[in-house]
Amino acid sequence: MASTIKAKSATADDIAAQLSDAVHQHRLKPGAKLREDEVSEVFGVSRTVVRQALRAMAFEGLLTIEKNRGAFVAKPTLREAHEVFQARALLEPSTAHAAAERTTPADIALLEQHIKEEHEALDRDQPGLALKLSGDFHLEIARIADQQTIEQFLKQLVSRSSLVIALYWKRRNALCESNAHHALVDALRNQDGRAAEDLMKGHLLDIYSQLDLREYDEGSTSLKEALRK
Amino acid sequence: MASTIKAKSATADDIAAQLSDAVHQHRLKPGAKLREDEVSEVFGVSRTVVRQALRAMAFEGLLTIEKNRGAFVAKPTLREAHEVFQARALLEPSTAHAAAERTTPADIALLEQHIKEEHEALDRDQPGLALKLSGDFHLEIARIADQQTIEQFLKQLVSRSSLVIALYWKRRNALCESNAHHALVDALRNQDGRAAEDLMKGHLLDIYSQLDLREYDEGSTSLKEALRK
DNA sequence: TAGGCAATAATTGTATACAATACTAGGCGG
DNA sequence: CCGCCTAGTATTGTATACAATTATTGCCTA
Repeated sequence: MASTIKAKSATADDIAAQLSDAVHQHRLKPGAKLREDEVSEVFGVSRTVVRQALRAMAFEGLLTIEKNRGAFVAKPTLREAHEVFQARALLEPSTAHAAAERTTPADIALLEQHIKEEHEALDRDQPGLALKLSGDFHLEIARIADQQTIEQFLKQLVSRSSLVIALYWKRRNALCESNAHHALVDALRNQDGRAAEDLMKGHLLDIYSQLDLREYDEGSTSLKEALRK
Repeated sequence: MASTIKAKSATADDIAAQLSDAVHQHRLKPGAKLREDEVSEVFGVSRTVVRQALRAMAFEGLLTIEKNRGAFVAKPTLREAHEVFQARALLEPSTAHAAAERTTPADIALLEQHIKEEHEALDRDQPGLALKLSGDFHLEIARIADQQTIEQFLKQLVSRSSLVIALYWKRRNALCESNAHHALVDALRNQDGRAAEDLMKGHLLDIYSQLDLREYDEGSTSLKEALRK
């Protein structure tokens, strides 16, 4: 985890993964432009590969590509924000239910490790990292449920949620959701599908209810700076 | 609708749309290879643009791209087949419910036109076209519900459903679902959300229950032939 | 004859060169 | 002083050339 940039020939997936991480952790903020030249220089590959990565990210909703203008970190509208959480509300509760019925002790250990890292990130004053880990927690549940298709959709939704939070979160500092995650792990450990489903529903409503109309304060972000983990 | 191929400079989206159509209508069958050279020749553009189109389709699950080997029409496993319909079961009923509460007379007219065209396609012995129209019907309901995010997911799921049907459908000829679509339109016309939700649930279960384990009979498909509408 | 190896052909992956478009700055006229 | 137009610059879009990989064919040997 030392160097962000691989010595030679990063693949399109690598680039997309690292850029996605930067977006998830809010090192690249909504509206930030990603110039192909700049990215290709940073990763030491040609624009051809960079364009593949950028298009893949655009497909996931992380970027918006405007013809002849370039790729920008997406700025979900308020409408999209609502839609994202409505979709999550449809998918995640029943997925949590299914997960509860398949959870193994190894899964529990993994989830608890996840929560622990999340807390450590908060303690170290890395809210971006904590947010990313929080999102991964939700993906992990889909993985436990053994639903690859839904997990794939959820990956997109969690990504967009990160953008939504960057734009519309009321209180920047307080991530009061760790308790919800703990409770979920308990339900999974007890293989209590009904409880997991309800907890997830409530958890999503919690987050959703904390969204706000406040307008985003534009600020330029340096790409190289953002990639410097 | 005369010529499939635009005279000059088809865009990547055009190519993806036409190829997707061919897949939806089973003119390109699961497993068929799409060589970049061939596609670029057919559409009169360079491989650069073709690759964009192919990658976009791969992202939707219509194609599988194997490194250094090429792009093939996807062959969903039985597991994926189940997952696709499980995901649809989560998304579509509540979407139909929402749609019922927003349906306008214009929407009803559009849906009825849709069903009519589907019947005509069947009468003209174009089951592929009928299947595509049937899929579009479901997407139209998501559009009426005014849920763009879910509509986007559903687009992928309907696409994959087409592949699943190509591989795992029990009886090739019988598309006995037109009644279900009629009933859905009735529920929408009456703005009866509950009925629409239940009908959609039953409709999806109907389709799902007709899936089969039968293995697919490999057959080569000419690209140029398939694109000849 | 069957199996494996080698050379060749075919195809995809990547980089680069060029074209088209959008942005920026400076000058000109009002 | 402001606005518009124009020329130049910067950036993205597309095509092409080359490299790397895979598939195929024919030959040789057991």
